[in-house]
Amino acid sequence: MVSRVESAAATRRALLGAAAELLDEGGPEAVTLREVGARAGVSRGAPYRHFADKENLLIAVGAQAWAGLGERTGELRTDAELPVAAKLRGALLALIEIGRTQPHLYKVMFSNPPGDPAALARAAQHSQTEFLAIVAALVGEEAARRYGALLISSANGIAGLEVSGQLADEKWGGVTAEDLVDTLVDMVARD
Amino acid sequence: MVSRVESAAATRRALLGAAAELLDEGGPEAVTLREVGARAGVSRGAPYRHFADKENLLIAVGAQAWAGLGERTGELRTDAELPVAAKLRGALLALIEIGRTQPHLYKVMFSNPPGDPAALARAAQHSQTEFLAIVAALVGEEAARRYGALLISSANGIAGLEVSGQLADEKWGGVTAEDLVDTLVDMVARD
DNA sequence: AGTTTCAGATGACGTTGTCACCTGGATGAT
DNA sequence: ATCATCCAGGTGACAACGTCATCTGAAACT
Repeated sequence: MVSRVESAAATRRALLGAAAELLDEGGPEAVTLREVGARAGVSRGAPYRHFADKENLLIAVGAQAWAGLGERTGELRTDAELPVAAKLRGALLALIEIGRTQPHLYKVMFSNPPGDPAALARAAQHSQTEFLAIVAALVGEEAARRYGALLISSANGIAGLEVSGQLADEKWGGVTAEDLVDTLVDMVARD
Repeated sequence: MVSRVESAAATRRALLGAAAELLDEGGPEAVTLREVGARAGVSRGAPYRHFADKENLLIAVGAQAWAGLGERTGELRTDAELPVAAKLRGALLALIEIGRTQPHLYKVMFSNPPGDPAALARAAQHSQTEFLAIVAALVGEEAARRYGALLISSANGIAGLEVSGQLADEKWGGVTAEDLVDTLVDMVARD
């Protein structure tokens, strides 16, 4: 019934889930391999059968999040009912939503771990390609090449400011992340 | 010759410098209180006379960086020789430059430590007020309120993408941080 | 001169990441 | 069916780390 590879894969999933949970609750510091093992119902050394070390475990969590975001962005792109500008808005807000609801996960997604600095950039590949396709559908291939990086950067920055709580400052006059995204979409769509 | 408060202040500076150095070399993980003490010529427990814990030591390093950036931004703002658009460009690039040359420090500047999540937002206050003044000089008070947060966010995002090495991807067509800043300044100045 | 204050040193403790080694059951070959 | 192999998992151990309690000595104050 439960072959060896199946149970191993299940453990791996449980470890990933436990790590994601702990990351959410208390940040990377709270992700101890002992507690990850405990929550997955295995011992403290077991994670090493599935991940090289703690760093790679967190990378896997981040990669999983990027995969999910890529899927969501792809759904937006292929949604026939949605105006293109709304797709762009939705894609930007999807990223920001992660920053808002899961700040620790968000930071992991944009971290560059010492052992493999480009690991998460690779995991982000698919998601960002989908995003670029949406931008291209709105402003054309040419302009997309100019604005794509800027849009991703800006969305990243908006989320980053919100994650670090700096958007709430009255200095900005009570502006919300949604406002900034709308301004951004307008600026680009106007071209 | 050396009063007690003087030598204490000197030790504090030495600790801060050592911490900044270690942060630069190997990220927050590499900043061990033992090594900080050693490089400052004191023992492993001495830092606790000047900082409540490791978290507060890193906060102090980040706050110092924000203060430096605030000073640079203020110099730009009051430079009579410089066109306003160039001031804005310079201010944005100053932030990005930190991300490029000192990625670990950059991340600390935008982190929100569990113990005092708003600590670095407070430290950023002065720098961002100076920045906002430059934006206001370019597009007026009214528009500055609309674009200020967006510009900071975007600069932050550009730096963030570069820090995580994601800007180098050929997907973006070899765009540089400077290109993105120029596009941004043009978009805003056009209004 | 005596008292207080405080930077710094040191010993100790619990926690953590990690490794070496061991175990037992599933898998595959004969 | 028997046996050797593989490998997920468990356990003991170790070094490094953050942190605290305690001690020391010299400067500062009365």
